[in-house]
Formats: sequence, structure tokens, C-alpha cells
Amino acid sequence: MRLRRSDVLDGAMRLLEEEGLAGLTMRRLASALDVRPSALYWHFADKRTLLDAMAEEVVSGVPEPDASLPWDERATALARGLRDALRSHRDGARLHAGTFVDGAHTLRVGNGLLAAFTDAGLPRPRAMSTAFATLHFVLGHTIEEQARDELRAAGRWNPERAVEAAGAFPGLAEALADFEATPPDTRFGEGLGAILDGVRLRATGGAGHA
Amino acid sequence: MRLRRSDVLDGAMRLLEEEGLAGLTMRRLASALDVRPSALYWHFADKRTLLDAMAEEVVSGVPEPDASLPWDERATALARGLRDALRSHRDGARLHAGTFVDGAHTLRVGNGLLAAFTDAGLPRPRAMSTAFATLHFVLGHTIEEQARDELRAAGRWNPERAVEAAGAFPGLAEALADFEATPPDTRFGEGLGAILDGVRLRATGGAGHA
DNA sequence: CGAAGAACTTGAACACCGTTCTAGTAGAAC
DNA sequence: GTTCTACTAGAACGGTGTTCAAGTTCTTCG
Repeated sequence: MRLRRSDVLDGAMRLLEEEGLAGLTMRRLASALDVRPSALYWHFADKRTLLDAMAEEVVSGVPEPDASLPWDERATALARGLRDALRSHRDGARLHAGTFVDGAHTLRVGNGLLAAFTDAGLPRPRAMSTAFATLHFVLGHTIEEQARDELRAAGRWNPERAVEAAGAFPGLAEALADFEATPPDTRFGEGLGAILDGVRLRATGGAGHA
Repeated sequence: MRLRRSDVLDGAMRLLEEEGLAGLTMRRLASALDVRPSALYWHFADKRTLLDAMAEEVVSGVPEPDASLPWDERATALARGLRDALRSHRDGARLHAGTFVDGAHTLRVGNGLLAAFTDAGLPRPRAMSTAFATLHFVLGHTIEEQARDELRAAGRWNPERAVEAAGAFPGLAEALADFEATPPDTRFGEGLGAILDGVRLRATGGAGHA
């Protein structure tokens, strides 16, 4: 019963769920697999390589949307699929940050968005920039979403400090209250909708400046 | 010549520039300040607290745009200001990720965007969601931008693997070439422009679905 | 001026971490 | 059944964040 590369990867994913990214150490992983730490280094050159493989594993879960759907539904499916994939693993977004454009599956999602936006009528370079902007929005949103969850779970989340800080700038307290009151799902949909509406306006020739 | 809290913070910012986030350790910081590590813990409860203060320091550099400007110029100034602030420090984006909505200055920028979007004509909850979507786009974009720089500097950037992976999906190689060919500034402007055009369309009542 | 108390630092230790190395064992191929 | 490869054990190296009792320096006040 030897150890295989896939065993290490699976064990790492399981450990991530239980302990979070900070608790995922080579030593803990080794002992969970009932093996000495040095054995892991036969299968993965170093921890960074293992984390990269894990990140790729996460994104491989994003389904490919039906090509017959209209462009906006395809784009929505990809963006939501990526968010769901990241959220379905603890610290999934932070795990993925930094390995962003690299990796076959990430590029696959990016390419799907690119196709959707060219189908919408955007010229190629603009469609490409918008596709990656969408990826960046999803990543940024999910990082913050999960960071919030993690902080709350660890008891490090102190609303009173934010409220106190709010007093220093006009309108901040209300903005904060609005932010707290709106569920992440809704905020995500609104942000994505703004981008898609931007594509719609630009596809019809009414391009703004930035 | 005692050590003050601001000395520690300044020293940490300087060390970040020289060594990067991974090289920023309490021991190195202490020896740079000519002090024993435990002395730092008088001024900051732990490393996390120090990193939070550093993140806040970074964002404090975002200038407040002239209130008399039209909404879209104000939004552009804030988004670009945040990107520049993050980029003006090594690993600035990664440092900031995870501490996102917290912090007075981050909320100040978010609030400025909110004001811009309500002035554009968006109803309040929608303006708020879009403001944070913009923040998330900026963060995601800059994380990837700096990660790329850092990987390239460390010699971990291998284009051939990405190109090889590109072969597996139709159209991927071209997308990748486009991505590489477009400067980050342009990509950033296009992404931001899409969001702002989305606001324009939505402000005139032509709201899409997401 | 001198004592009292607060502010701050030291030095040593604790329990971890990623990684490397040599020596050795188990499995597959012939 | 031997040989070669794939894989693992064990021990060590040089780090890491953090804690704590003991000591020092500075400030304040009688």
C-alpha cells in the first residue's frame, strides 16, 4: 500500500477543509497520511507545487456551459460556476490567488468568457480585457467573502471598530449598514450584472471612456 | 532613543519593500530596528495586527477626488488611485487581501465610489453593490498583476507550460497571446470602463438581468 | 532631588515550520 | 532470484511566531 501522487493531493484537499489554509502543513499532511514528511517530497517538489495542484483541482470543478445558450447566460454560468467552485472549498479563493492566469482550467474559464464577449459583439482585445476583468471581480469578491467568514469563525471580527471608524467620514455608517444588510449572493449578482450591462452598451457602439 | 509604534510600522514598510511579504519576519524586522524580537510585541499584539496596520497605511495613500468632478471621473480617480496605492508597495495587493472591507481608509474609498454611483443615478443598494464590485475588481486585478511580477522576478514564471496547456482547449493560445500583448494599464482601463458603462446603462433604466 | 510607578526591553525558551540528506526497504521486470 | 527502480524512514538544519519572568530606563509627582 504505497503512497501515490493522487493520495497526497486528496489528503491535502481533505486537510484544507478541516484545518484551513493556515493549518495545512506538510507535517500535518504527512501524519494524516500516516507517513513521514520527507515522503511527500518524492511526489511534489515543494509545498508551492502542491498548492498549485490544489488550486487547479478547485477550478476543475467549474462546469462548461452549453454552447447553444446566449452569450450573457454563458458568461453568467461561468462566473457563478467559478465563484461556487472557489466557495466549495475552505479558503478556496485565497488558495487560488497568485496562481491566477496560469493553469489549464483557469484559462479554460477565461477563454469561455472571451468567447461569450466576442459573441456579444465586442472586438477581440476589448473582449479579452473584459473577460479577465470578470475573473478578477470574481476572485476579489470571493476572497473578501471567505475572509469575512473565516474572521467571523475565528472571533476576530469586530464590527464596533468599523462602526467607530465610520464616524470619521460622512455617509460611511449608512454605507456599512447597507453592505451588511445585502446578502453576498445579491452583491455578486449586481456586480456581475454591471459588467454584463457594460458589455451590452459597448457592443452597440456606445463606448464610454475610462 | 526608545522604539515607538510608528518606528515599527515604518520599519516594516521599509522591510516589505526590500524583502517582500515572505521575507518580512518579526525577527528580521527586529534586527533591522536594532532591537530584540520580543520588543515588537509591546507595540503590536501579534504579526497579524502589524500587517493590518500596514495594509491600512497602504490604502491611506489614495487621494480624495475633487467633489466637483462628474461622477465617472471621480470613480475613475478612486479606482486608479487604489490600484496605484497598492502597486506602489511591493506585494501591496496581497498584503491588503483578507483585510478588505475593514479599515477606515478602505471604507472611505468604498464610500466615495458609492457616492459617485448614486450621483450617476443608481438606487442606493445597487450603487453599493457596484461600489464594492469595483473594489473587488481592482483588488483582483492588482493581485494578479503583482503576482505575475513577483513570479517573473523569482524565475518561477514558465510561459511554455501555459502555452502547452493552451493546446488542450480551442482558441486558448490566441487568447493567451492577446493577454500577454495587452499592457496591464490598458486591461485595467478596459475592465473599469466596462463597469462604468454598465452603470451608465443601468442609470438610464435599461437594467439587464444577472 | 529622590522615590514610585509606568513604559519598555531583554534573554531564554517553547513548539512549531519547510526542506534536505543518507541509508535503507519494498515492488516490478527480466 | 537477482537487479534496478520507486519510494520511505530517520535525523538533522536553519528558520518561524510567540510567551514570560526579570531587568532596565524614562516620566511623574511629592
